[in-house]
Formats: sequence, C-alpha cells, structure tokens
Amino acid sequence: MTTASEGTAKEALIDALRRRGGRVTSQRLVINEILRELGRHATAEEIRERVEVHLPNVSLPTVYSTLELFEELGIVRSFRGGDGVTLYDPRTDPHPHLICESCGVATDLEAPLDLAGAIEAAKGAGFSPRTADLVVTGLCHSCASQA
Amino acid sequence: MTTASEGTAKEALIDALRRRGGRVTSQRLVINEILRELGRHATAEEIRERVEVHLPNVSLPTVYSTLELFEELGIVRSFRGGDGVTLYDPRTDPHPHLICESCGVATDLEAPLDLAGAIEAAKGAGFSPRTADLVVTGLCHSCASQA
DNA sequence: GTCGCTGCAAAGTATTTGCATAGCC
DNA sequence: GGCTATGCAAATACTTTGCAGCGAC
Repeated sequence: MTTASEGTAKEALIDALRRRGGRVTSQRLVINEILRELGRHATAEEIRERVEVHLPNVSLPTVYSTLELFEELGIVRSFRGGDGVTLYDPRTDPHPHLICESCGVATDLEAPLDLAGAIEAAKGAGFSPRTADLVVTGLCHSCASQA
Repeated sequence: MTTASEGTAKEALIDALRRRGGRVTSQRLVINEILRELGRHATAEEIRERVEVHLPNVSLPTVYSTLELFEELGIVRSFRGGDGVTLYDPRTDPHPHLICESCGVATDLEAPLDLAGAIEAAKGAGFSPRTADLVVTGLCHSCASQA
C-alpha cells in the first residue's frame, strides 16, 4: 500500500536531502517510509527490525545516523523513554508523553498543552530554546492493575 | 557549617528509614547531607566525589542504590540530562529544566508552571501519574554565543 | 546473632566511532 | 570519478548485578 501522504513524505525527504547536498539512498528512503507507516515513536532497534523486511543488512549505526539526520531536517523528534532508551517520533508537533515506570512503555497524551510560557521564560533566562517536552511519569493502566 | 535545615533533613531521613525498617548508615547520612548542601541536581559520580571527602571508599553502586532509595522515600527526584546521564535533584517540587544540546548542562528554570492540566488528562487516559517534568531543549547562553 | 547494606568486580546494554568499501551524483 | 554514506567491528560510558564480609539493631 502506498498512500498519497507517503508519497508526499517521500518527495519532501528527497527535496530536503537535495537542498542539503545530501544523497538519496535506499536506506534513508526506507527508514522514512517505516517511520510514516508506524506513525508513532519507536526505538532504533525496532526501526532496524522493520527496515530489515524491506531492505536487508541495514546496520544499527546507519539507523542512528539517519535518524539524527532526520532530526536535523526536522522530520523526526527524539526523546528519552523511561528506561533511558532513545525514542524517535515521526510526530514533530509538541505533545506530552506518558511513561510507565514499571514496564517502560511510552504513550502519547492527547492534551492541549501550553508550553509557550516556559519557552518565553527560557528566552528571558538567556537560553535559546529549540523544543520543549512534557513527560508525565507514573504507572500505565495495566501495570497499575497488577499492583 | 551545620544549619538548622540540615539538622531537620537529617532527622527526617532517620525517621523515614526507621519507618521503612531500613538501617541508618553513615553512607546514607553523608549522601543526604551532600545533596542538601549542594541544593541542586548532580550526577551519581559527582555525588560520589563529594562524599569521598567526608567518607572515603564509598562505591558508586552504593551511591546509586542510596539515591534510588531516596527517590522512593520522596526526598530526591531524578531525571535524565541531555547526554542521557541521570541527574539527582534534592528539589522535589516540580520545576522546568533547561538542557543545552551542545554542552549538556542542565539548569533549573524558575517559572510558574501549570502541569495540573496534563496530570488530569493523564488520569483521564487511565494512567496513574506520579510526577510530571517539563524539559526545554536548546542552547545555553555561552554555547549560543560561540556558535 | 541476624539480616540488610556495602564494596569490589564484572556484566549488560544503548550509542558512538574508525575505517575500508560501495554507490550516489 | 569524487566524495558521501554504509556496514562491520570495536570502543565507550552509564548503570546494574552477584557475591562475600561488615555493621546496624
């Protein structure tokens, strides 16, 4: 299945790479495709496993460097999960995350969020903010039930 | 120098340990003292170095397990700094952090912060929140100047 | 005297780096 | 053909774990 949005995302990546003087490689195209297909955050290892299906022998260092590049291009955001593992998110709009202390699972929280005040305060403190993330830590529904 | 607040913090720790059935050891007392003295977040290694002055041969695993215990007791909060290193903070009230992407330094941001909405939204989503943290990522003043 | 805490050593794991090769431009 | 990106392997660094001895209670 190839949706219109996937096609658009692909063109956008190619344009961004060209503008940067970077190369359009199959690894980058597939990793981007996987991220759009997933539509949620994932670990580097998880992404590599899914890439494997479409394109064998993609190394983890390549996945890391590609995701770092995507983050610079602004098409991916990264944050640290509960167990300290880095998660990569195709959603680039700021949204709060819930992190379970027991099972480590991170989920999105759909809630209106006003980070403008904190960003302004940061600027006032001489800091140059790029992004702001809100993380709520606690127990997810299933872990809380088991306790 | 031994202030009244340090004395209070010491008594509070001893009480909390007793209630828990835990033991009052010199390592625990000194680590608590160092944290109150510092008054700001620090890494496990940094804490160990400072503890060394008062009490030699304290191992890093002991520092980690003590800080984990303190977190359970609610007298310390931990969070991940920019480079993925865990920071331990004697301030237990929620307050935003600024993390520099270039030098990795984490600083407190003194700003009024309304996390109640997000916490309520998390509850509404079936999540049991314990704490919420806001992290603003970007460049600190000195790193932004150098760029 | 008992049982938890500590110190030491070693393991575990996510991520980064170096270098030779392959492949995009 | 030049130069970037990739793959492989190894290194790095933080944190956790196992186990024997010490010390609080």
